[in-house]
Amino acid sequence: MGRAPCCDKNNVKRGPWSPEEDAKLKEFIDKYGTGGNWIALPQKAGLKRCGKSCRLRWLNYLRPNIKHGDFSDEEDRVICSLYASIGSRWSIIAAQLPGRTDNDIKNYWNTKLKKKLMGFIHSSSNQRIKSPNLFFPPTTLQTRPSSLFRDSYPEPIPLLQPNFMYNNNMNFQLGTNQYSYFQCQESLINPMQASCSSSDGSCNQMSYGKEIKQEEMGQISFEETQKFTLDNYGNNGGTWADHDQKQNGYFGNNFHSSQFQYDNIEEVKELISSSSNINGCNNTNSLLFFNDENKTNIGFWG
DNA sequence: AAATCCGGCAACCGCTTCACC
DNA sequence: AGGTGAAGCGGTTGCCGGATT
Repeated sequence: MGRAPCCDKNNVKRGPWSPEEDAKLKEFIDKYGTGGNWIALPQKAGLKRCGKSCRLRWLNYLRPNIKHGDFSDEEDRVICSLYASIGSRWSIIAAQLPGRTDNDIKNYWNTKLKKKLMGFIHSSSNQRIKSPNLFFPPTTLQTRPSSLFRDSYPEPIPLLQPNFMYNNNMNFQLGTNQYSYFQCQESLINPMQASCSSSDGSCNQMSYGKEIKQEEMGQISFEETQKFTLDNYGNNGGTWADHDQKQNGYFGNNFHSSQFQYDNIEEVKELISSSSNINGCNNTNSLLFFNDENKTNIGFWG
């Protein structure tokens, strides 16, 4: 025998709320509060609604200071960042965005934000695959100052920073924030497989799965590679040293660089490990995102 | 102009967590 | 400590309106 239903479903109204119902509920709560008992509230308020339904309507729509309408860039950033850290804990994310409800954020994520980000990724991936020139983008290619989250897909393509790579990572800019993303291959599921592949032991590159020699990297396609690397090597075919100088400040730089944003490789391994645990990095072609400025990973899709 | 498609969003469902007895 | 019921939460559904054919 299951739990008794919270209300008599045959005698409660369902579906969209009418303005009259909204007014009744609002007026009642304004006067008396919820009384800490949503189940009893509809009867007291003269509503033929389930208590749960009243609660949801109040929390998501009628409650004071609810924000409706477009999300700001800052809100986008918070959502992405928190989603990457804690996953779909919408109520926690909502707690960081005054006036936004968990339902609102969830809907926004599922219908807009995720698609925009995914569109961005796929566009940039396809472009790299289809256009070899993009492996050597002109240095004059400018980052557009517009926001990914305002621009419509596939508009963000030109946002791509010119500093990419042969080996599955890319820096890009959204608004004023700098991000990187990394392709996550099946071979890297187990973070214990992480290894340092540098010949001099400086560990300027972290690999997972099959080792790939530095000189081979130019031939590695986006799809083919069995390697996961956190290095930006490959920019304009420069040397590692050149690259370090050009790329300092980004996650994925030379691990022994003093400006590298993580103190040591263990931190990075741990980050990836935790990201994998949280997000279940068990698909090929998953993508891991990082906000380069505040050193947080902002997303994980796969 | 009508039919169909599609995206956005409000609301529901059912499981989990919490608080109280 | 265990049971019970309410609240909280996240996933899913289904309606509605705008866009497209």
